[in-house]
Amino acid sequence: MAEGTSEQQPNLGLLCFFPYRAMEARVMDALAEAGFDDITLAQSRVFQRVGDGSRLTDLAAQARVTKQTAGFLVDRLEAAGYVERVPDPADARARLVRLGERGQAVVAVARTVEAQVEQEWERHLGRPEAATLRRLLGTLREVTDPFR
Amino acid sequence: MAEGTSEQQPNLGLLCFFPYRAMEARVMDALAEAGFDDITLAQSRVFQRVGDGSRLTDLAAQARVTKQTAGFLVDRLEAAGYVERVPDPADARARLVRLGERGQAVVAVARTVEAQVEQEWERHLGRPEAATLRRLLGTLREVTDPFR
DNA sequence: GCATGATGATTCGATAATCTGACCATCGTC
DNA sequence: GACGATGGTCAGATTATCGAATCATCATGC
Repeated sequence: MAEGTSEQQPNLGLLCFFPYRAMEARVMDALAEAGFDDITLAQSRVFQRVGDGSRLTDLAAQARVTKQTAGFLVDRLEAAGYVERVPDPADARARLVRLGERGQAVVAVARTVEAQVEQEWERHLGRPEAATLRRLLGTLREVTDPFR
Repeated sequence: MAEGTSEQQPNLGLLCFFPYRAMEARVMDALAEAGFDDITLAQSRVFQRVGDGSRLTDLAAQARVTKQTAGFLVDRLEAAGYVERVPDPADARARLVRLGERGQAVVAVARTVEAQVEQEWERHLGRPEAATLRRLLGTLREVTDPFR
């Protein structure tokens, strides 16, 4: 897992880290700028995966943390109004996590920045190359994302 | 930053998350398997960047944590024998972090698994496609990695 | 040479995040 | 209806993380 200074070519996994982390940082900066400065990085990693109605277990699995940790983070997100929990009509055990009012505003900001950063990357790579990258990452996802 | 369930195409940053995290998980599993079960994920993220002699500040910047946090993690790594700190001959303020004996064994294991996973990915993508992916990620790194 | 700001690192204290283990309620199945 | 599986929570301990302050050394300008 270590890369010596003499290492010329990092492994593909690490190579993926740079864009991932760069995007994340850009979004977090934009959120702080927009006044959403109470959301933490760990919280955002769960929040990012909240859909129309997500189960805690799924959020945990996708964010690669335990369900206890995910529960802890959702508690915070809920207290801050970013998400809300509603009972799952299909399963009395479960509660569905969905966006709260404040959360929708966050998504709007995030989407904007994401599109902006993608444009920057596209300019750097070239349009067809960017499309290729997206396609290849999509293919790679098939064997690296256990969840869908 | 959020991806609804209806979202078909995640942004490029998130798309990079899957391989990154998958590789990380595979390496961590292999390390635990090999008896290095006391190294934590956070520690590994700093350890991974230790070269022949790395400054704490650089490690912190690359791992995207504060220098205090990096210092804390290096303390643990050092106590476990994974790294050691030596004075920097060129700067009396600094100490260089380098691999300890145990750390070299870890690197050996990590490298092996990394190569193995990369082969798997290459099989899935196809050899020329994998090369393209590597090239594009390398290009993207130019604008997403502030450190080299 | 020597002030002065910058840099590398550490200490301190507070808070956030994370895991294990245990537990409870509900679901599905047989 | 019993029984293993699943979704969540609670409790506790440990780890990670940050901000603020401090200290020593470096580098620059004079």
